[in-house]
Amino acid sequence: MESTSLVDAKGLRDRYVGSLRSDDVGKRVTVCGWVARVREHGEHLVFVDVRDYSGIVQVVAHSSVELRSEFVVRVAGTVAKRPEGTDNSSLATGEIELTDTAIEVLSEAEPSPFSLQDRAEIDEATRLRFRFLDLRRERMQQNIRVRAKINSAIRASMERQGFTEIETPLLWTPTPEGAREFVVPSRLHLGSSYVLPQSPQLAKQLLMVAGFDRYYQIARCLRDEDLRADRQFEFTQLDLEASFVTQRDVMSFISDAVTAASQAAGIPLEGEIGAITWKDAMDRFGVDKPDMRYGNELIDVTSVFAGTSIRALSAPCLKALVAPNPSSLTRSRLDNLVDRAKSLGAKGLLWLRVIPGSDGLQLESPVSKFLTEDESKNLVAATNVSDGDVILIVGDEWQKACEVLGQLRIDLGRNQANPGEFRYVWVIDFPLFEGIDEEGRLVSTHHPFTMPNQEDFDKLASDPLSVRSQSYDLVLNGWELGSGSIRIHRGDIQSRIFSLLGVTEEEASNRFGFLLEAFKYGAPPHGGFAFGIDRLTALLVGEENIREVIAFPKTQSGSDLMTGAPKQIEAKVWDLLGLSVKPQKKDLS
RNA sequence: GGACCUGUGGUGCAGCUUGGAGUGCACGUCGGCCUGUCAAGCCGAAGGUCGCGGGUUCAAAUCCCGUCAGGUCCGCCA
Repeated sequence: MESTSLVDAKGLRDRYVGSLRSDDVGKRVTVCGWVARVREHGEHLVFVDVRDYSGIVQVVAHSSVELRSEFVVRVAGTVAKRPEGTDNSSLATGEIELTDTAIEVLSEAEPSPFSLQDRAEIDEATRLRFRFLDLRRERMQQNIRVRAKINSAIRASMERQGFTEIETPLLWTPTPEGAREFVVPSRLHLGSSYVLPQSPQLAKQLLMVAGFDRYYQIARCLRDEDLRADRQFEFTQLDLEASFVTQRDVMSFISDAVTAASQAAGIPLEGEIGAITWKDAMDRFGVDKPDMRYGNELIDVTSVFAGTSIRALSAPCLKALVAPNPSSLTRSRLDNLVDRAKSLGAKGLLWLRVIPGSDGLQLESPVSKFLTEDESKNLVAATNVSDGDVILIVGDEWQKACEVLGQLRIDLGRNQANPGEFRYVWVIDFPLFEGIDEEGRLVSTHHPFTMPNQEDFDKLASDPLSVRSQSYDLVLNGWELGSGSIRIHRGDIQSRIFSLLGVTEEEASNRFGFLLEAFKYGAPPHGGFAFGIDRLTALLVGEENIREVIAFPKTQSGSDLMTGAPKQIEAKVWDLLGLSVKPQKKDLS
């Protein structure tokens, strides 16, 4: 276990076990902790490993002691050098042990439902049910402590850059747009509700109007959306906002914070964080959050098949990916890839395997007999493949083709990435609108308060989908850490955006009236950012799931297996809120 | 809302294709032996609703259907 800089032990003990060293030989000390392991050699010699917050020490006992793993003990003993040849180099305290010991059992423990040694992967449900034991394991102790260090480093970075920490309400007002909100019915206003904030977005903009200049908060955000490996109902963000700043400034604030956070986790960051435009990211990697640790970029082969008779290749855009591990792609795995592509929304996926032919390379594929010689030759040239390679092609609208193949690139390429490498990248120049909904209204990519790019202002009316915004995402190893933007601070621009989004003045004033009103009284130009600390921590400690860096997470179905939440509540509680619960479908049958 | 994977003594696994007595391995637990181990060792024992319900069959951990729980993903996450 990592040796922490320890405060002086107090109370029932005078030392943390992890701080004991050869220098202490001869001292009489008292320590407290849990029994990690007992090795009994008969009643005349018993070794007890005692573990506390700081580490493990070996305690030598000479009389039979009734101990089991996880008993809580207090041990008085003399620090002694271990006999010649019995040092344990894998233990920080491995040169010494406690002898002449008196062991007092402070708390007995039932046998643990699972091993607290890190050797075995324990069933997730069991871990979560006994989370208090799971958290005793070294890996979890490390994760949670690194998280604390990251938080601390982020705070220090923010303070250093002149930001003021301000808390914002958890009981907020509904803003029916974006993520589904957790609803908190009001007892004093029957029929009315607060919601838990999906982020402090509007609050922090009001703080800019209030003149705080630079605000930050390590803020809890809540979204009632389905959970994933990188998504929990509640998550923690570094949230910040600053006045009279440009996009560059905000990016530099955040760069400082994530650099500090990385260093706190023991990962040095070299150089500046690079940037890629959204369009480039989509075109080359097929995602707006590219994993920059490996190449294997998408290749545009639209022109190769410009005159093709193959229907699967008659599409506005053709994107190709050279599979990184072609020999593992058996026929059935290729079939799986086709299914995967379809589940991602593609009409199909075409694969072509490069095989040696009578004169040069040939392509083996379900469509090989329809391929012209020129097409084969040009495809091989465009993709720069050689014998044994497999080419995957998706044809569709540009964005769809990129997205589907981009996901396959991730599926196939994951093990190409070096797990010890950390590649941050900024993604900039997002489109202001991501598309048009069923009712013909434009949909914001980020949120409706995002400032359009100055250069694209005149295209707002003529070609709104081509308008870029002053927004930017931070990506680490293929995970979106967070996003931010320069906000609209002028009523006239905001009105234009609302009208493009199909939000009437009445709706706007219902939902965001307090913000729009505030903007009438002197709003500074401002912008900000927020990034997920759960995700950042998970990446920096090498975990693939944010549950591993959250003390008490929920399962994918939103249950807390330790407390049993969510639970049925008594009818009188609903009554007090003026509510009742409808019978469930399954109760009716 | 949908797809896929998993569910076998307290824990981790094997057994499942090809149905034939709850069969096996490792850890843990309990008892015994053991004076330098550190995943201690050796001997012995206990411990099971094969997630749950139904079906097929002479016979189901194994095949089929449903369901619950956990996980991964799609949708969703401004």
